[in-house]
Amino acid sequence: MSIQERKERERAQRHQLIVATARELAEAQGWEAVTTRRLAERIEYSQPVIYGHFPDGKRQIVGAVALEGFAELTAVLRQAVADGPAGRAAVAALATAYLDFAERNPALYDAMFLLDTGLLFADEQTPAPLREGFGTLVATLGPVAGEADPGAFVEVFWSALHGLASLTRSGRLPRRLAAQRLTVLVDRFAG
Amino acid sequence: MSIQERKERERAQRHQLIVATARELAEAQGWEAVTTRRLAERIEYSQPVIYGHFPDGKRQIVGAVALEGFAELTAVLRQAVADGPAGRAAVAALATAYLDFAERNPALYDAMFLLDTGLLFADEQTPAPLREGFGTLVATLGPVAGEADPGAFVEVFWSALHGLASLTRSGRLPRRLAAQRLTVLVDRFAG
DNA sequence: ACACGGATCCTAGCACCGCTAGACATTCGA
DNA sequence: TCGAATGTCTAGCGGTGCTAGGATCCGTGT
Repeated sequence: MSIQERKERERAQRHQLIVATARELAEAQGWEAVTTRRLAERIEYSQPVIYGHFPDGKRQIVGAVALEGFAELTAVLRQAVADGPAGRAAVAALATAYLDFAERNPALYDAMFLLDTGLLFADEQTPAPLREGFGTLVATLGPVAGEADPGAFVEVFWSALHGLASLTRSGRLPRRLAAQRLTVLVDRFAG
Repeated sequence: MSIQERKERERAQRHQLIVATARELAEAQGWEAVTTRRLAERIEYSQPVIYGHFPDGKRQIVGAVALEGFAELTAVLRQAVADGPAGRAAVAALATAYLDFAERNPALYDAMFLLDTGLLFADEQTPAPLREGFGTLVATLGPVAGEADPGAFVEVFWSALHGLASLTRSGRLPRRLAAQRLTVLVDRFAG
């Protein structure tokens, strides 16, 4: 029994090691630098070991990193509205927290919202960390939505945030005017 | 002289053939299927010929396709506001046209706004087709912006559209509620 | 008409990618 | 102690972007 347990523990550790290594590598050199070969070298195992943990390969690894990201983003958003702001203040707090998160964890953000992970959104099988993040937004922004359907309202707000984050990150929006854009965004969604 | 000209004409034709083939291939099988080998086979030349036209490789080809896209999107947007709608009608017309364009030309849209093309936005050297598209938005939406800076207003509006388009396309937003989201968006930016 | 020279194009190959079959070792249970 | 099962590695497949260097064609000047 105990031997079995030890093995499972070791296996879980290695699993986590792969995810952490992939994340570090992605954050340091971008996702295109995260190859199974490099990953294998870093964790000091051969390539097939990685496929023992992630049969679907790279895509699944990205998904595992993304899942960590959703948990962290949810925590960040909750923290941002922990003291219960309402109306305009709530919108501003969430927007700032979201964009800060994207700016500070670019590779993580890409895994969550840009890359193909096979993760399902707004579905029966959507993982819990993902649900909770969206739930936090809905709970906080519901009162701001007015007559609009809270779900649709939050989706549009999130889309705007994602648009700002991703276009800024890819150099398509100049960072220079980020503050003005934030003001416009908050005005639009808090009004 | 004439021989020189004929050669240049042929070269230009082949250049365009590469771009068109890349676009077709991307639209049919996605950008990951656009490889220099497949491209070479389709145009019935060897790989190095492609590099003769696009020294920077795939990235530059994607950029050329994207440029076509900006011209087409600009035309679509102008068409959408050709009869001079104002206020809410203008916002709705632009949003609908933009999202339709993204939905109908997914690979093209990716080239323009998702993939790495090396194209510069909001810069001295930004290509004309790109400027004009943004210009159309600014010209139409300026009056709607109210007190806000028209540039920032348009950037946020565009971000929201891009967020909706890209999250929908990657399966992160359910298509089911697209109409509701459009309503919310227009309400927010036309109010 | 012909040989030359430069432009043009292709063959072949590099290093790397994701992924996997099959050999090998190691460890467990009988 | 021995067979089986588990675990890991080596080696390799077909693919990628990209390029060096040789062959070939074609316009040009004699």
